[in-house]
Amino acid sequence: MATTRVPASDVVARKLRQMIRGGVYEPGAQLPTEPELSTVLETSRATLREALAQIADEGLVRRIHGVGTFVNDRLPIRNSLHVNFGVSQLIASEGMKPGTKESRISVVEADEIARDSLQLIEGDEVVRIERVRTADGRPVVFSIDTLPAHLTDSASFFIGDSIYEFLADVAGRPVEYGEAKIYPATAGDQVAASLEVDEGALLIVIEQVDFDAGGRPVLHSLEWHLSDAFTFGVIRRGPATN
Amino acid sequence: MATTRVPASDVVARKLRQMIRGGVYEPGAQLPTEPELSTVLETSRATLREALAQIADEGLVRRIHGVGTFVNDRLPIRNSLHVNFGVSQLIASEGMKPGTKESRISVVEADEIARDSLQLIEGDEVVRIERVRTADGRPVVFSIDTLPAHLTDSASFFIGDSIYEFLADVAGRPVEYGEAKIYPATAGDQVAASLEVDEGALLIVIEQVDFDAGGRPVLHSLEWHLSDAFTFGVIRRGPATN
DNA sequence: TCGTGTAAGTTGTTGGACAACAGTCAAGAT
DNA sequence: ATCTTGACTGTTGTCCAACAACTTACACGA
Repeated sequence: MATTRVPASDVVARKLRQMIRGGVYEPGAQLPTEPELSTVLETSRATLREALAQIADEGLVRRIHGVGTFVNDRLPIRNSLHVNFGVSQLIASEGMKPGTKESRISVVEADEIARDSLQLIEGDEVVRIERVRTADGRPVVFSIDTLPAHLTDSASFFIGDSIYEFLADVAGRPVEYGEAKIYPATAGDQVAASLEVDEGALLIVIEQVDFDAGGRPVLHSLEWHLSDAFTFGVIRRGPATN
Repeated sequence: MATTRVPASDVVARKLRQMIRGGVYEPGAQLPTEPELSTVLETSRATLREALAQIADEGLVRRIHGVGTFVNDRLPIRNSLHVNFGVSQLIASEGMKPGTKESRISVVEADEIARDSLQLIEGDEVVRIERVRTADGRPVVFSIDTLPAHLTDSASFFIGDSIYEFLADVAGRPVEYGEAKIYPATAGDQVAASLEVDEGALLIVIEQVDFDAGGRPVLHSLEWHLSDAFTFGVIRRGPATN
């Protein structure tokens, strides 16, 4: 049942990312021509072009009409916000060991924020997960994840390390994309205590709603990140001159 | 000379954005089929598909294999970071009137940060522009823009309201994309004075390097935003399960 | 020496065809 | 009566082949 259908263009894009990140094509080098690449990757030129459009959008390569496709000299930062990674992945990408220090799961009635972002009505219940995430043992992120209770079989609403994996494998509602808001904050008493920092410490907050393939919201997340733990970046296209 | 070549797929994507934002297709509605749309927009199906991929990436529409393409119920936030807008555009998009309060232009020797991000060598000069941007008269952003002096004809290094326009029209090096880092901060004495807030006020900092079509850096920007002035968001694709 | 046209190589665009997929509905089996 | 199965329809995904637009390099001629 879990026939994870994957578009061919995504598969090709992934191959290309691996090849470039892996150094098969050095920064600044020119990629083979599209007809060549399509035969090498065993796909059609149209599909290859979709994949190239993807990784060009991510800033990995640069395409010049009539000239060729080139690997960018400066490969884009890794923690680019337009990729929807979880906290564990984020920590691991920095070469540190992710862990969870405190973890509290409760089933409560949805408050207004949850109802609004998850499209629930008054009285609906949600599963609420509060966690302190650590990197090499040091607390770096305090997070509150909220998901509709009806997604979790009441018998097994235990959720492993990754909520994304839970949604995909158990709930059958894999996350397709997320919409995030980013703003600064200072640590209040509760967050300060959880992260073992002074009150007033600088934080960056990511508030995010994740949607499934049907465009229905399945997860609301609030993450307080220690400002000195990670740097977030993003590739910005344009400027759009319209 | 200024033959701004624009890929057909971008033109089509712009048309589609306007139609959707303009309400031609309501949220949740199904778009016409790709063959139909391609005839309506007077383009090929392949080009249309590239445009659809773009606006699907931006979260405007959702495509389902074998079913159709639908306008998302909740149109994405406007100030999405993956679009490279300037401060003026940002303020205007919030329905406020952008202005500039202080403006200091100087030509100085590039410091280490500028040399590093703009790929200059010791002794190279840069044009440095410090500005306080206002929204309806209220100071909201303090910015420092740095660009290589050799881009500006020494005679006319005056720069109008928009550095992006200057780079495109005068310098002939239009910005193609930018790479931004985002982090929180509190106002030091200088920034606090410029923005007319208390020291220690919460700010969000966007540090960005813009590149031209050749992948060469042309502009380094540091922007201190009052945290309560704007909200930044971004569409996040995935999760990438690789 | 300088400009100009020509050729080669590459990405962008087009048209047509078929494959894969989701939903609907009727026919058949239980 | 209910459920399963299969065919059918409409849509997006993939493929193929060809031509157009663009950039660069180079030979040619003034």
